Amino acid sequence: MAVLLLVEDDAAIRSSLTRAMTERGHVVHSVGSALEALRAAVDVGPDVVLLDLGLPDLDGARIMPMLRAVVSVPIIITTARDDDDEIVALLDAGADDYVVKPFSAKQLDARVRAVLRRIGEPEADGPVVVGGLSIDPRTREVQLDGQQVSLTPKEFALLLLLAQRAGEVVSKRDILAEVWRLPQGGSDKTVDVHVSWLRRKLGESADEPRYLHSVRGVGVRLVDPG
Amino acid sequence: MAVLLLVEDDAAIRSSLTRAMTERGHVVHSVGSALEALRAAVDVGPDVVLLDLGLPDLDGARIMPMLRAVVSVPIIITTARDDDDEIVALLDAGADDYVVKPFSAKQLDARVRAVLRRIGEPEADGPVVVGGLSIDPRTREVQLDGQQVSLTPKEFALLLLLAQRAGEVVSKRDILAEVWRLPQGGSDKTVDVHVSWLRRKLGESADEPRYLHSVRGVGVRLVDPG
DNA sequence: GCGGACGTCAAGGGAGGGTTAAGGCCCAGC
DNA sequence: GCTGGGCCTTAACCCTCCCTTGACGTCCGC
Repeated sequence: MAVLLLVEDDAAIRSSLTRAMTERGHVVHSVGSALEALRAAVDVGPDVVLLDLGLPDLDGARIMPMLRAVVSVPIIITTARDDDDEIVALLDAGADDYVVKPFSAKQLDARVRAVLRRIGEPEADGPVVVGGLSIDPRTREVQLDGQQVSLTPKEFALLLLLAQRAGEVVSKRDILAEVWRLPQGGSDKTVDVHVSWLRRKLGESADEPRYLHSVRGVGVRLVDPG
Repeated sequence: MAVLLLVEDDAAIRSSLTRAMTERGHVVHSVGSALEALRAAVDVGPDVVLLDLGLPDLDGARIMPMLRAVVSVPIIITTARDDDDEIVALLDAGADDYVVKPFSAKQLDARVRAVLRRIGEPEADGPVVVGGLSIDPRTREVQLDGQQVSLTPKEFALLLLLAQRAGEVVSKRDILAEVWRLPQGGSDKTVDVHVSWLRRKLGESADEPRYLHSVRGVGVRLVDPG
């Protein structure tokens, strides 16, 4: 399904992950050091890099920007430390996702697919338009029927996510994963509240929604009313 | 005169070149391997890289594109082989110049200065105009409604970056990467302070910005008020 | 009717931005 | 070599805004 570059110094983990991912249909190139990783990234041109943080020759946090610079490729961090601050810092520094060891092959595979899906999508940075709603990630402007709407960061991220998947029901689990992105995440309640605020700012009510339709037991769906 | 990164595995050559170049007014960082070179390129931010082709851990030809990708910096190849084809290939691959060993410090210095002079010039870009704001990279002059505004180097670089991406939200991360060029250094706070100073010099306030709009949680946006 | 899910409100705590000032570095001028 | 000024960074403070959480009401489905 995809070409993975696995960077992991522990040979046992490396081989078991290689096998597991291969079984799941990926092509896996595995290396054990940062230097090899850089070389392989250029030579192999992987679709995703799975990067272990505890490398012998160079700290993972250090190598990430280099990797990022050498090839434009999504990076999934694999780490043994479940340290919130560190993870947030890495995501800020440009990591696309992370998994905390020990993790299952299934989970890792899910992350890989999620990342691939995310970058496979338009991502053209152009404004997303749904009905009378226009959301521009570059300028961070939102317009409703030509009228400027001012949103908070979370509201904006939420609306953008829903708009990118317009017509589709997005589960609260997905929403929390994409918008909140924190290890323990928020609760469903938080999502509800933000949806409520969005509705107010979009001039609609939960009873008579124009764009934001709740789907009981599942999640939220942004609908083109036209 | 310039910050040089010397990549050379032979310790004797390394120390003699370091001394010679230092005497000629350069600041020299020297390393003996490709991996160190990548790290130092990011950390030090040299003006020129002097790259030996015969490195122990990674072929010089291999490391060049990586180096190129990590930092935008001219590279001068130093090689013992006087092989035309190889040299042509390297120049094609993006090397800026080369010297064949044995060479004199004087000769190397001349190459360094030539490369610096060459890349120091290009800034052929015309002024960037946004509303009543005009920023000229060539003359480093900034005018606001016809009035000259005097900026410090960082202020100028920041304003230019924002103007080049006028209308677009530029993240603090991007700003630090573009203006500060120090992958690990520099905090968001520093950006805030410079924005504050820019606002003052542009005669606007954070509450009622005319050009410089902060976007909470993301970064800054330079807007054409017209 | 009951439990669970959703909607809304309000409170509080926290994070981020604005601003000022202090300290360090570098260079120019003496 | 010394000194002064310009510039940048960082710390500290304040303030605003935003997010979270708990409470409570409502509606749906069983």
